[in-house]
Amino acid sequence: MRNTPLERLLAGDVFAVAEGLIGWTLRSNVDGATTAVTITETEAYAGSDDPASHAYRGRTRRNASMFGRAGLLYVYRSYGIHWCMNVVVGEAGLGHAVLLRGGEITEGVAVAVARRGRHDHLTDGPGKLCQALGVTGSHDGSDLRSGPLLLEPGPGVGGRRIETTPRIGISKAREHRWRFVLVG
DNA sequence: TACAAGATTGTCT
DNA sequence: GACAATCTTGTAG
Repeated sequence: MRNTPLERLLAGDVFAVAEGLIGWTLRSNVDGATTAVTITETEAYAGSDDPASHAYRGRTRRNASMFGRAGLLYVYRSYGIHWCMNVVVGEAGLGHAVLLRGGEITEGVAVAVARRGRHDHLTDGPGKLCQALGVTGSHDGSDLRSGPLLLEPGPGVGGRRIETTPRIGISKAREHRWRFVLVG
C-alpha cells in the first residue's frame, strides 16, 4: 500500500476519518465535466455496532460495497429518489463508512447549476451533493484513488472550528455525536 | 406476498 | 410546518 495522504487518512478508525475528511477536496470527472467541492459536513456510521447504519443487519445487495475495502465509494438510493455517497472505511467486511453530507463547491459551478437546475443550495445536503457532482448508482463501488471520483488533500479547515453534533435524519442511535461540521 | 419505514428534497400552505 | 415522490429492505402473515 502506497503511503499517500489518503492512505494515511484511511488508516484511522471511522470517526477519525469522518473528522479528518473535513477540509478535503472531492473531485468528480463525470460526463466529460469536472466539478470539485471542499467537504464541510460528514457523518460516521459504525457498521454492526450502529443500529442506524445500513450495515447493521449485515450485507445485502444494496450495501455490498460498504463491506469492501477502505477507499471505495458506497452510493445508495435514498427514499427511492436521491443518491447519497459514503466513503468506505476500515478493514473489508467491517461495514464502516462515512456519509458525505455537504460541501462548498470550488470548481465547475456552472456544471453543478445545470445538474441541479437551480442556482442556490447546490451542495448543502447529501442528495444535493451527489446530484451536483453527477454521482449516481453507477459509481457505487468505484475506487476514490482512481476515479471518476477522487479524494484529494484540500485547503483544510483554515483555522475554522469543527463541531460535533448528533446525526441528522435518523431515528436510531441519535445519542451519538457522530456528525462533523465545519463552522463558519 | 403485502406493507411500513427510511442516512432526503422540493413545493405548497 | 406538513406532505408527496419513489425504491430497497425487513418483518409479518
